[in-house]
Amino acid sequence: MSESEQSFLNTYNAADYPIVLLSVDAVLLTYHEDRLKVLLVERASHPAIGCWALPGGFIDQRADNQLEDAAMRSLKNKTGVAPPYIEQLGAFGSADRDPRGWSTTVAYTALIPYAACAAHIDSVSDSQWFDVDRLKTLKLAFDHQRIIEAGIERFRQKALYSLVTARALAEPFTLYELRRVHELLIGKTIQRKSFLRRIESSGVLKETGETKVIDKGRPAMLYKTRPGIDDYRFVRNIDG
Amino acid sequence: MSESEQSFLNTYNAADYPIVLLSVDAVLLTYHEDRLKVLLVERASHPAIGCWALPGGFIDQRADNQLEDAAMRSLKNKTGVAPPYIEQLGAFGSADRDPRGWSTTVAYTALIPYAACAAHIDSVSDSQWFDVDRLKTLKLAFDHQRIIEAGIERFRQKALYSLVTARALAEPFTLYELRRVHELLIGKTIQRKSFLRRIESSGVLKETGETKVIDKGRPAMLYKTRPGIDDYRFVRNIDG
DNA sequence: ACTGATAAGTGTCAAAGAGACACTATTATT
DNA sequence: AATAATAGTGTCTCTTTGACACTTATCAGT
Repeated sequence: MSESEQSFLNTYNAADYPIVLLSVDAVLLTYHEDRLKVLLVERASHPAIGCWALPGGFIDQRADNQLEDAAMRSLKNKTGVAPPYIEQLGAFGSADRDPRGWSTTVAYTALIPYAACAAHIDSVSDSQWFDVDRLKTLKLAFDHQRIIEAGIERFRQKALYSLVTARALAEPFTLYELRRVHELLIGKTIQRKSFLRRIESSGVLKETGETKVIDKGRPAMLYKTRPGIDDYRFVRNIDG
Repeated sequence: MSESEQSFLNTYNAADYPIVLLSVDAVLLTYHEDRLKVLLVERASHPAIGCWALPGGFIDQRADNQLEDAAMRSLKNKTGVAPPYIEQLGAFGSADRDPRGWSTTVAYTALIPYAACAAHIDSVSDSQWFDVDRLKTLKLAFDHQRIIEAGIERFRQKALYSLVTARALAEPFTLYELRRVHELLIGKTIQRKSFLRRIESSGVLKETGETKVIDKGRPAMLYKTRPGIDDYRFVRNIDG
C-alpha cells in the first residue's frame, strides 16, 4: 500500500458519509405433508413488531467475515438451524422498504428437511413453518413477501433442470416425495417414468436397497443423495 | 403505523450502530473484433488510486430510489452509458475487500453494443474496454477481478439457453457475429445449423431482408432483435 | 466472362431424451 | 384368495440436437 493511500485511510471516517442500513435474511423452504413451507420468525422488536418475518439480522463486524457468515449466524441464532449449504438469492434495497431509512438486505435461500429444525421450533413459539400458499393471509414485515416469492421462483427454475430439490427431504426418501416437491414448485404433474429416467441418468441419487410402504400399495424404493447433487444440471428442462 | 413504533422511530438513529459500506458496481460486457470485452474506469481517488475498476459508486439517498437506480446513475456518470436493461449479479461483501472497512457491493451486469459508449470513451482516457482474457495482466481494484468472472459466468450460462447475447451487438447483426459471442462465452464451437434452428424456433430475432458481405464469401443475412428476447429460454441447452 | 476460393445457408440422417400410456409387481385389506 | 392401490417397467412416438455433406452467392485474379 502506498504512503498516500495510508494517509488517506488514517483520516477516513465512514461516519462522515451518509449512512445506509444493510441486513441479511434467509428464505428457508421445505416440504412437509404435501405442502411447501417457509420458515418465519415473529419480530420481537420495532419496527414491524409482532409481524412474521424472515430470519435475519445485521452484520456483526467482529463475528462475520463475509455476508454468508452473517446469514448463517443470524439463522442459527433465531431458528437453531444450520443448513449445510446456502445460496445467495439477491440484494433488495430501496429508500422505502424499511421505515428506519434507506435500507438493503442481502437474501440467502436454501432447502432443508422439515425435521432439521423441528426440535427448536417446538421449544419456542416465535419461529414456525408456514404454507407458502397461506402467506397472503399473513402480515409480513418489510418486503419479505416479495423476497419469499423470489426464493420460490429460484427453486421453481431449479426444479426444471436439477435435483437440488432433494435437499428439502430427510434421507432416505422415496421418488414419490421428490417428485411431489418438483410438482409443487412447477405447478404441473410430472410423468413418473420421465422423472425416474432423469434420476437414473443423473447419477446423483443412489438406492439404499431398502423399501418402505407409505400407506398402501407396493413398497417404494428409498434413495439417498450423492455428492454431486448441488451442481448437477440436466441439459434439457422437464416439462416447464 | 402504531404509536409505539412511531416513538421508536423518533428516537432511532442509524449512526448509533456500527457502520458498513455499501456500494454498487456494473460489469458491462461487449463483443468487438472477435473478443469479449469489459468496461473499466481508472480510479481517480483513494483507495486503489490509479487502478482499473468497475464503474460504480455509493448510494445517493436523494437521487436513488432503488439499488438499480444507483447502479444506472453511477454508470451514466462515469462512462456515459445508459444500457436499456441491467440485471443484478449479486452482492459481494466481506471484512477485507475494501481497506476502509467492512464493505459490500451490489454488482449489476449487462451486455451492450461496443459502439454504445464509443463516443464517450474516445473523449476521455479514464474509461476503456479491456479484453477479458487480458485481465490477469491488469491490476484491478478490490475484488473486481472476481466480480467480473461472476459476470462472465452468468452470461456463459445464459448463452447455453437464451439469446440475450444479442444485446452485445449493434443491430443489425449477422448470425456469424451472434454465434461467435456464444462460442467465446461457452468456449466451444457451435454447429451453424443447430444455431440457426434454435434462432428460427425461438422467434425472438427477425431478418431485416438486407444482407452484408463481411470480407469474402456469400453475403450474410442481417437480423434484429424482437421484444421477447430478454426472457426467452430454450428448454434444452446447446452443447455445453 | 470464367474459375477457384471462401463463407453463408440447407437437407438429411442418426442419437438422445421426453411425454404418453399401458402393463407388471408388490403390498394391505377384506 | 380376491381386490384395490400404488410402485416400477416396456415401449412407441415426437422433438431437438450434432454431424456433415451439399448448394448458393460473393470476391479476386486471370
